[in-house]
Amino acid sequence: MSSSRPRIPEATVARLAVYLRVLTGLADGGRSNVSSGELASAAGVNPAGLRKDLSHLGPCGVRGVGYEVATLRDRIARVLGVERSRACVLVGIGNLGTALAGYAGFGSRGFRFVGLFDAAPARVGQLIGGQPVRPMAELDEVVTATAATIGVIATPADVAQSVCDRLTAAGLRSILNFAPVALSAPAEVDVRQVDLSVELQVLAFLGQQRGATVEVGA
Amino acid sequence: MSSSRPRIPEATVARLAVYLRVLTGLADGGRSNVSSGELASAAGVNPAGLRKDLSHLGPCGVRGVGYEVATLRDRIARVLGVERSRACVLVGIGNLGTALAGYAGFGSRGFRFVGLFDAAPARVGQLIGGQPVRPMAELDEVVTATAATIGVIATPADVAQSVCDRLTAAGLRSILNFAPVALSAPAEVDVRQVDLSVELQVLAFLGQQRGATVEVGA
DNA sequence: GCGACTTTGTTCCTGCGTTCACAAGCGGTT
DNA sequence: AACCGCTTGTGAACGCAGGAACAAAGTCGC
Repeated sequence: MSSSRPRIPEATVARLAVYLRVLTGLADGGRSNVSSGELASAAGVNPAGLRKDLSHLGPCGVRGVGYEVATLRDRIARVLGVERSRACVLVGIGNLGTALAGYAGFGSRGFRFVGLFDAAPARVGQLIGGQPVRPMAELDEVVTATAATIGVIATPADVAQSVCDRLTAAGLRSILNFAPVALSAPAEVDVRQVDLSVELQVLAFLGQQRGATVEVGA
Repeated sequence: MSSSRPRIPEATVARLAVYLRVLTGLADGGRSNVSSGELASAAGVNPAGLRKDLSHLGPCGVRGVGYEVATLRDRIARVLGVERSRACVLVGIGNLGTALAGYAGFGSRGFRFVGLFDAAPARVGQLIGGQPVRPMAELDEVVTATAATIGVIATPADVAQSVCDRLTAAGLRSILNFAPVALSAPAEVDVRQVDLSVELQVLAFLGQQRGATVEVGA
């Protein structure tokens, strides 16, 4: 049953996804072998940390030689579950939603959008990447028909919570939220938050702090 | 000179941005007072952690009462540097770039895009949010004219590094990269990486791990 | 066949982030 | 004016992630 996989830290999982991307690029370029140092610099991490990350999936390199690109790629892909294609639904086909629906990076990583939804009647019926935008009323139907497990929210903030409620009611267990609000959901539902403006604000703060020591004010 | 601000942890800065957003919403809703518990649940964090975050900017609450919404909002805004409007340039006006350029959340947080750039001649001249897309040749000119300090990369991965080089050469010190590649830049340049597909992959892994214990394979 | 070099896998350690728990302080009430 | 309840702010402990150094192992050269 549960084999030699106690648990992989979340931070490691995020980096494994990066390694997988780099390895895929190397394999397409014809490379058959990599060292941890080279792979680490391509991924932007520390070589020792990379080896520690890889150690979570058991020994998969050859000492004195390095890692076989194709083997390691398949190994990581299997652990991350990229092999099985995952059905996702996307709610909110605005600028960001359209960008997400058309982002090629998802398709090549085992994710396929099986339903694009929007509440605005004007958007319903539009074709995005060859797929029609559906009305929210069809949500449950599509989720059950396609066995989708992941929902992506790209709506305005004020409707995100109600969309989240509908997604959980439809049976989805994983939700990725791009709306700038904290969502409340049942404990068995994983909610991950991505706030684009927060990243920009952290960057601005670091720049301001390094650029000049400003006084905190009276 | 350096007043009572030794340094604020990066994780705290990211959360301060979230608190600022929540507080702005509360102020618009007419609220004048909040407790740490309420603010924490609205932001999706632990109350004690919130208070510790706030302690980095000195005492700013009243014991037994809570925090004054407007005062705390202004305090955080000043620390994060939201008061001064920051000029940003955006390179790569594809689906994602268009979404970023039109995202209202940036403007209300002190960020304004002063230049939209794309290498494709077909895109140059298009109006995005009332602003024309410019050719890459005008990059240095716009950066120096507007004193922009932040660059956002939303290009395909294969040109991201060269765009990064041009941005640093133009004098930008902070770069936010949405392209799925690790960028190399001089040490004095802050580079932050946002990979949308990584978030989705972590979510899928967590769901797979919890949903069923899958064997690691032979 | 043996030695030395290269590279992985692991272990230790340091530092940070998070959480819990308590003391201090302020407002309201009697 | 004094007491009581509520909330903040801070101190300490726990757990985790990151980095560096070391040992194991396999290959190449002689």
